[in-house]
Amino acid sequence: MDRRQRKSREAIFNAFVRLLTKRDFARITVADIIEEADVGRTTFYSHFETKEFLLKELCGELFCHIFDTEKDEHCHRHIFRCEGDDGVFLHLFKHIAHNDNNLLSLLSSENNEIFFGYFKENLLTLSKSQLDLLKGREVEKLPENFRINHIASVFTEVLKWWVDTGLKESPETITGYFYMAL
Amino acid sequence: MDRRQRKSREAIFNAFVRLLTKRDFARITVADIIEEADVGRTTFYSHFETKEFLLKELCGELFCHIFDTEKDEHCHRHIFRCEGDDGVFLHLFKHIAHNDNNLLSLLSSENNEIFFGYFKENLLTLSKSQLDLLKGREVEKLPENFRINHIASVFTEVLKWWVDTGLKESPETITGYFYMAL
DNA sequence: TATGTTACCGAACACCTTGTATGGTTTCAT
DNA sequence: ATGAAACCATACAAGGTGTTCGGTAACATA
Repeated sequence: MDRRQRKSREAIFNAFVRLLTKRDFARITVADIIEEADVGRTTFYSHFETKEFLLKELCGELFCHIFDTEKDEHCHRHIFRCEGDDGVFLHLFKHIAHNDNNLLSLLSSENNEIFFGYFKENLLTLSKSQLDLLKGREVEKLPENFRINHIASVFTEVLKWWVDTGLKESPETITGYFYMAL
Repeated sequence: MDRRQRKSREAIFNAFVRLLTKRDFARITVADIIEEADVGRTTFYSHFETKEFLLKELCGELFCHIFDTEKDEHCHRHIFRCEGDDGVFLHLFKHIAHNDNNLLSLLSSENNEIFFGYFKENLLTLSKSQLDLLKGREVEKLPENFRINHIASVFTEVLKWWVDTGLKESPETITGYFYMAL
């Protein structure tokens, strides 16, 4: 990709994230974005059809770096590779606590519902590989898609609670909370 | 309240709910609402500052009828009164399955996130009175606000799953799922 | 029945936001 | 050096927002 294109795209993404941490998505105009990104109006529309598409692409890039839904080289298959030492969920909590990819900022913002929604969606594939966590529990008899959904739900909601209450617990402690709540 | 006022207000609310079940909130204009409600533009703005406020008031009325957050005579304290026979949660599932107050329609619509958000919020006070459900479980040691949040979360997420998969289970069965998932 | 008040309506408005089109400039690759 | 591609500012039409205005219908009260 052309360097100019990359720079514009990056500038727009960064400006957009900065605005999303400050203001509700519905109250962000294209004029705001291009001013913050310091690019022309035409440039914006040559990259993105609308700001809704921009949001979608942002979430795509964001969660591609956290999870490994895409199998191409941009995505480092981080989560699945690092499974050995830490456990997947602790690893996720650590990532978030470090504010990697500004995810924490976005999950703490007025727009958190949008990003928690995407988060849970991406978590579903991961949950499928973690069904063993419910071994021996009563829920084991319930339908598989219910159990997958349950794991993703509990994780997302514990994470939401953790963020809302200001990350008072360590990643290790909150992982413990998650397992107890499951 | 003046009969004319009541009629206009009702017409606007009903039109708004009808539109919310069809279209995303962001894509609903004031012009759409007043056309569907068959009232004048001025009338709309004499009742509600913006459509955002209309949404807020709608949710207020909606969940006032389902839960009993308000203690005045409009609200019948339904949930707490009927505690005897059924159990609160089964009662809630039944209410929703019957599409009382069009809540099911709204929870099934494109705008479900908005209403599930309000739903969980209102559920928190109820959850506080149901902390005994976690007796004997490992989570009991965790902070109270975590446990309250956990009960409300699991209920909301089970409900979401139930609605998303098309209410295939009976209210009794899904209540069982909820208790097992807790 | 007469009277004042209140809610309603349509039309018009100034303003803002959106998405596109135009013409000219800079940056890139070759 | 040259053509292509990305950039910029400006302008535009279309549509949405929230307000104002003058006139009409419904109400409550005497």
